[in-house]
Amino acid sequence: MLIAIIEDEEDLLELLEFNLQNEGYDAVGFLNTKKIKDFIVEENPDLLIVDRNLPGIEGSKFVKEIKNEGYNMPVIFLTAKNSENDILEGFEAGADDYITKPFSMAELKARIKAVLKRHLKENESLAYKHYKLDVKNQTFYNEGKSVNLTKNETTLLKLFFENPKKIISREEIADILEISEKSTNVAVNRLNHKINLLVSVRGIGYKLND
Amino acid sequence: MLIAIIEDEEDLLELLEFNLQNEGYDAVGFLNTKKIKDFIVEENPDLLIVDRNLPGIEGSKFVKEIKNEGYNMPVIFLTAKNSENDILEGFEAGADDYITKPFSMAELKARIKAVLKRHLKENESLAYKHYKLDVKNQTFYNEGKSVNLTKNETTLLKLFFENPKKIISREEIADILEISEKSTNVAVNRLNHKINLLVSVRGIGYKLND
DNA sequence: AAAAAGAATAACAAAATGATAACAAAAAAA
DNA sequence: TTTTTTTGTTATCATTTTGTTATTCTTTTT
Repeated sequence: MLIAIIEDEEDLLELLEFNLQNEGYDAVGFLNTKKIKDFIVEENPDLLIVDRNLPGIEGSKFVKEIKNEGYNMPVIFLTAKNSENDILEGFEAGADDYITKPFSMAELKARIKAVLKRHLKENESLAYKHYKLDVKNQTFYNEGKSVNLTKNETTLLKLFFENPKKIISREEIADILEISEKSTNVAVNRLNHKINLLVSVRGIGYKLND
Repeated sequence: MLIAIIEDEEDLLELLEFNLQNEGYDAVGFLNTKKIKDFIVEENPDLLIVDRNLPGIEGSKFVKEIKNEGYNMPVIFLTAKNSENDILEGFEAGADDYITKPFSMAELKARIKAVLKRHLKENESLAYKHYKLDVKNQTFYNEGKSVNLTKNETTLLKLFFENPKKIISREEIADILEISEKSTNVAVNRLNHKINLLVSVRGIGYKLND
């Protein structure tokens, strides 16, 4: 697990690096945003810990930039700011969590673990009931039996596995797969032909059955 | 916005109630879980703030219970516990956020706002007595049991849920559904066939019964 | 009690929505 | 490249929903 930290207080930065490395993470610290961008591009870290008020640029602005470039690793903001607006802004910039100074190392570690776990669940192997979906390998498992899926089928099924119970609208599906709304039933149909798991909800969209 | 709080420290509970009411929320506090269940069933609050270590029952267990009964309001855990495992457990129980004591009111308010905003976007849910109507999913809930509704049925029921007590005239119904006034009783009838909730008021229209 | 008015129900056709098939273009594999 | 697979769209077919009208039932009025 690779964690990149941006924090302009040198003492705190070192403390963070030390603690997270002790915890078994690869933690790399940066005092400003100049070099971290290259680092992100090259190493694609699993998590960013970002100070909100950095010299030069707002932490939230920096995160927005990164996210806009297609990176979707989770972000934890770390900051002295704790006014309502600041925290809201943080969440809106795409923060997955937000910790206000002063904080305990135990809390930070816990939140890191929670955020990573949540994120991992969403992006690696997903499970629903006794079914499993290996996103990376585009493979669906049903009690040992495996079914190979195509790229689109995987993206689609992932959407449902991430939101079990929830009914996914045609619009949402069209959006995710970048197809017209009229084509969504075809996409669902093809997936259902391989694994019979999606059920249509008339007038709305589809959901996982059972 | 109705917020229910469970917290066994009386001083803190009062402080929370006071602050959130000042913020414009309807905040109702409870010292234990005995009465809050009834409150949730009857009032269907928009948010729960739950202390993790309550007398008698674990906060996370309580939340799991509630969620299993079909309630899906967001939950913020509020607790002195901040060890890694405790926080993880909290998130797993279905917490949308987790705040460790001591915390500032500003931070709590900000997190409430963020959680509510996120959730509002996702679900528009109306309630009347112990009935619930999930507009987006066109689903009606009666004590856990769910009934799927059609588009028109949802639009119609929504009209009544938004104006409980009020008698809705045939004209109004005809207008909303864009049908002739003579067809309104058919529309109502079809809905009543699924959920027996509307009662005719001779010469005027319909209202919710009880 | 009979007549009239209002509302519930049934029946039917039209409209809306969804499933499936067929085909061509794009992407991936050989 | 050529061949195969995947993917998006459109066309066709099946199902559900919906609006209307006709008929039956209930309530009110005379």
